[in-house]
Formats: sequence, structure tokens, C-alpha cells
Amino acid sequence: MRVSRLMLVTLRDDPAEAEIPSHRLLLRGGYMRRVASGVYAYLPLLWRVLSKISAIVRQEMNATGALETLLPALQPASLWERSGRWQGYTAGEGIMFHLVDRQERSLGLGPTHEEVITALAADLLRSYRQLPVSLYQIQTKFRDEIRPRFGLMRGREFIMKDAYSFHADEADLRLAYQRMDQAYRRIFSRCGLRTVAVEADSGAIGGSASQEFMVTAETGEDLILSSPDGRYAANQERARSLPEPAVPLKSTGEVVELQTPGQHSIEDLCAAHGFEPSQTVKVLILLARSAEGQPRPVLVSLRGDQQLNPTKLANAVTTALGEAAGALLEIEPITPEQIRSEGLPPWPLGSLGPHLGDALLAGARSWQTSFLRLADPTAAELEIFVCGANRPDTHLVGARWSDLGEGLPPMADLRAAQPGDRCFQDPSQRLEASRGIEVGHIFQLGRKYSQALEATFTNEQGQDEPLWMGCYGIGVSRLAQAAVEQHHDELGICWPVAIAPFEVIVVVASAQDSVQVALGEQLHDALEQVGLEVLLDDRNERAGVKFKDADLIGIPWRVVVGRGASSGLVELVERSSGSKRECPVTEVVAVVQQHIEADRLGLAATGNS
RNA sequence: CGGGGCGUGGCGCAGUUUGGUAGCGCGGGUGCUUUGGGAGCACUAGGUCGCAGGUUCGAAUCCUGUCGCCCCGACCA
Repeated sequence: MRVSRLMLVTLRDDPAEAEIPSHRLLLRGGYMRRVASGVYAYLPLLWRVLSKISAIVRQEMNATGALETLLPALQPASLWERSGRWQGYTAGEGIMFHLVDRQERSLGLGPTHEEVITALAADLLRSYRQLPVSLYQIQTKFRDEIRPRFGLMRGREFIMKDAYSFHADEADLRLAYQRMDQAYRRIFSRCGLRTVAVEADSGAIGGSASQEFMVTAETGEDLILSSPDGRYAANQERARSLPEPAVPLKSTGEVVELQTPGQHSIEDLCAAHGFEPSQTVKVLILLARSAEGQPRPVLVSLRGDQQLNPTKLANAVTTALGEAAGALLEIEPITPEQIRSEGLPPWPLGSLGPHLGDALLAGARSWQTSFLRLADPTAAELEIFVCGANRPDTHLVGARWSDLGEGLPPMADLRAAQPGDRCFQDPSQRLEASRGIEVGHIFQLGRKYSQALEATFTNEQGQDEPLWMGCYGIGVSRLAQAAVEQHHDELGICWPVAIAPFEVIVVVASAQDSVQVALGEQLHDALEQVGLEVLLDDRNERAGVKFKDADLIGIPWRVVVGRGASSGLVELVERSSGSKRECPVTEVVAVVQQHIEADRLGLAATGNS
């Protein structure tokens, strides 16, 4: 391919819209253009990258026995109503683009395909003899993100590989999950990406076990907590750790009331009276809105030195509310304005204790009139503690759960693990924080969707039962940008060979020099002849411009046909290391071929997986 | 959704406070020179200043509305 025919438009200045290196470089390098917020055109160079990633994904998926398919992006609301996700995905901060057609039917653009695939499975899979089956597709997905950003990292339209597996029993699902885990590791390694697999929350998709694959990068949006030995790694949403032991509270055995004017935070309270935060119980009041029924006030008790993990809370609340409530749409702190507009008297905010009574909710206009109470074990395990007295500017010192009116609430793990915490499985190690870009996520869904959509099969005993399901995603377009984030320098992109748009670029230093031009053409053809993907920079530009562009677009190997051309010498440059050497024309094809064929294996080539 | 900011040639920006003939750099075209790390000179094309109203003799600039985009936040009651 000739650069002069490539519609290559590179930018000298950084586009104003880009914040992180990968986003800037993809725009500057002429790989993509923004069409709307979170919506990008993939230009020819980027499409080659995406196609290469897709090809690797296909090979590895096919190798697991999965079947490629293509499902509709446009999906009827009725299907999503059957799984119970239509509300959650369209109301509140729902992320599904949805529309009404000319017949007044509601439709959505697929952010994921559990509903469609499960309905098909219900239709097609009837017997255990057909199982297991895995299907996958590589397709454009749509998500109306609250805040699209970082180019392809969080777009509203993006390319995703999603796979779904169907099994006769849970053990077989676990096997497929393990195979996918292995296939994912091979895919990322072959793409030349350093990744870490982390325990994850399964979020809106639902299901039990789930694991994310993170490309390690400083600018990643996800926080990973891991043990130094690498045996434990989890997304912050999911991470567990051992809390520091609480400092015991000295007590006279009696509950003492303490005047605490103006001391509304744990920090103020402790500073004023010499308490340790771990001696206190703090109370958070939130409102949970669900798809069905009235909003439910939630009262959370946490040890004062601990932080709430909102994901864990949302999961605990969902479980506690049960299926009748439908999807949890939102859970937010209750404000004084909300209390007022419910027609309730003011609450002693800042002096709340865990024994706050349901009487406060009597007469609420729209809320349910009892608290959903939850306590983190760190709070529940305190024998004696300091907490609010439920009267303004008053706290209790020496309180016990048994003395408080409401007793001990149900326990749930609600605390956020922090960097520096002792590791759950090995207290001698402490969690370290790092950042990552989520490029893959695998789930054991179980029977959630098959039950909702009545996707059953007949087992060996002749009885019908719901299919066991797994689902497995890879953000293909995000992966492309994550690769840039992990592989670039101040000059531009340094693509791993396996996903580079071209493997080698032949730069003719002077397009005026007929010897150089002829040799450049000859080398281009010879390199293609041995099966390499070759770009020939034949533009009538100064050499410097062509070198800058070659560095920017990040072709892994560069052959410079220049001064030495007449004496049979060219220069060979490796993009990632910058190393250069003179090479006789007669040898250069073989040398380049040897390097590239080795590098096509990705990280396996360097043993660095 | 809350807060902040920005919309001026293809890209990056100045000009807006204090209203008075729309500018700079890069990029594009032509010519000459140059030719191994984003060249030099000359000429040239290209913008009803996001859009719609309004104020004014006169609006990129002031006012109102609207659309688009970017950044921060949306657990610590």
C-alpha cells in the first residue's frame, strides 16, 4: 500500500478534545475522527487494526468451539420486559438508546444481547443432547453513557465481541468459564497487551462469578487492588480486605450522653473529644428507588473509620428488597429537602444513631415507612461504641447494640477496601493500588435469564429445566485504544506487531532520487512477496516529514531507502526501541521477515505473558 | 443531573473586558529554491465568528433564547 493513496491526514497539533495520550495519538495519527459525542468514525488505518484484533478474537473463540453469529442491534422492548431489564436500562440513568417506531412499538439499540440470545436458545435448544453450545458475535453496541470520554475508551457506539454459552449443569458452565478465561489470556497476550485478571462485580448483567481483564495503564478508569505477590487482584468495587482492628473504647459500663454542638462529622467529633474513628458507628441514610413499588429509605451502619462501597451496598439492597421490587434504579443519600417534601419533621442529621426509629417515617408521602437496615461487620462487631443519639448535637458514648432500641441490623459486607489494607487471604501482605482499562469481562450468569425468558431444555431424566448460561465480552475498539495507551512514546504510537495496521513501512527519503524510488518500490514488492503487510511512503515530502509520520502512526519496522541506496545499503529501524542499523539490501527482506514473524505471536514472542 | 468552560477558515488559537472594514500559526493550491527528523521565499484560495431573535447608525464583541462540545463531580448526612 502506498501512503500517497492512503488518505492519511495527520495533525501536527494536539486536538483540543483529547485528554489522554492514546486519544490524542489516534486523532493526530489519522486513525479516527469524532462524529458526535462518544461516536467515532474508524478510518482505514484503524479499521485494519480493528480487523486484526477481530481476527485474533475469532481464531481463539473458534478454537474453544464457539460458533460465530450476528444478532440484531435493534431489539424489541418486549424482550427486555420479559427479562425485567427494560426499566433498569431505559429509566433513571439507564444506558439503552430507545425509540418508538411508526407502529408505536418500543425498541432499543442493544447494549448487550442476553435477551436476544436467550430467546433464541429457548427456541432452538430443546435437549441436553444439543449442549453445551457457545455462540459469539463481533458487533457494534450502543450505550448512552452518562459521560462519554477518552475517545474509544468510553464511547456511546463501540465494537464488542460478546459470547454466550449454554449448559446442562453448573459444572459444565464452570468448565466453559475456565476455557474462556484461558482463551482471553491468549487473546490479550497475542495482541501484545499486558493484562491482569481481577475479581469483579457482575453489575447490571447479573450472575455469580465474574472476572475482568484489565490492561494496566496509568490513565485507566478502574482502580485495581492487588496483593504484592499477584495471587489476589480485584476491582475496587469488589475488593475485600481485612480492616484494622478497632481501638477498644474505655467504658464505665454506662451509656453517657455527650453534647456535641456543631460536630456533624466523625472527624469533628473525634477531634473534639479524643475518640478514634474506629470507636464510632456512623449512620448513612439513603433512598433506594426500584422499578416497582415505593422508594425505600435505607439506614446503613458503618464503623467510623470505614468507607462505604456503593456497589456492595447496591448489591446488598437489591438482595434485601427481593424480586418483587424489580431492578434497583438508584440509591442516593437523603437530603433535608427530600425529608421536608415528604412532609416529615426535620431529622437530627449529623447526630444520627443506628437506633433511629421507623416512627420518623410515619406519614411520609411517597416513601415506605420503615427503614431497610444494614450494618457492615466492622460496625456490628463493636461491643461498645460512640454513635449519634438521634437528638440534635448529642452523641452517646459507651453504646451497645443490645441497649439500642433497634438491636443489631442484618450484616452485609459494605466497606470499601483501601490500598494499604491487609489482604484477606494473607494478612502479612497489604493491598496495592494500580489502574487499569477493562477490556474483557467474563460471567457465570447461571439461570437468571433462562428462567426469566423460559429457556428450558429436557434433561436426561426427561424433565424440563432452565439452561445454565455464561457470557463473555471483549471491547474490541476499546482494546485497540488501550493498546495505544500501553504502547506509545513521545513521538507516537508503537503498535505491537500482531495488531499494527501495517507491519513494515518503506520510507523513500527522497522521492526525487530515481535510484531510491526504484529501490523503494522493489523492496516494497519483495517484502509483500514474503507475506508481510507493507506500506510504502512514496510521498513527495521531505524525509523529516515522512519520519515523523512513520513514528506517529507507529508502524513497528521501518526500512529507510536513502543515501546508501546507490551502494546497496538501507537503514532498518525498530519503532519500539528506536534502534537503527545499516543493512545490505540483499539481506533486509529476510531480516525484517524474521523479526516480524516472531513478533506476530504477541507477548508469547518475548515470554512476557 | 449539578458545577465549570468553550464554540471565530481543515487543525490549534488571538480578538469579546471598553461595539467601529476578522487576524496569527499550522494545514491546502501555484511557482522557485531546498531535500535524512514536521524547510525557505513569493503569490493564492478559504470564515455571513454554532444557530435564532433583540439592542444599536453599526454586533465576533452587549442582551435573551437555543443547539453542540469539553472538563470536574455525582458514597461520608
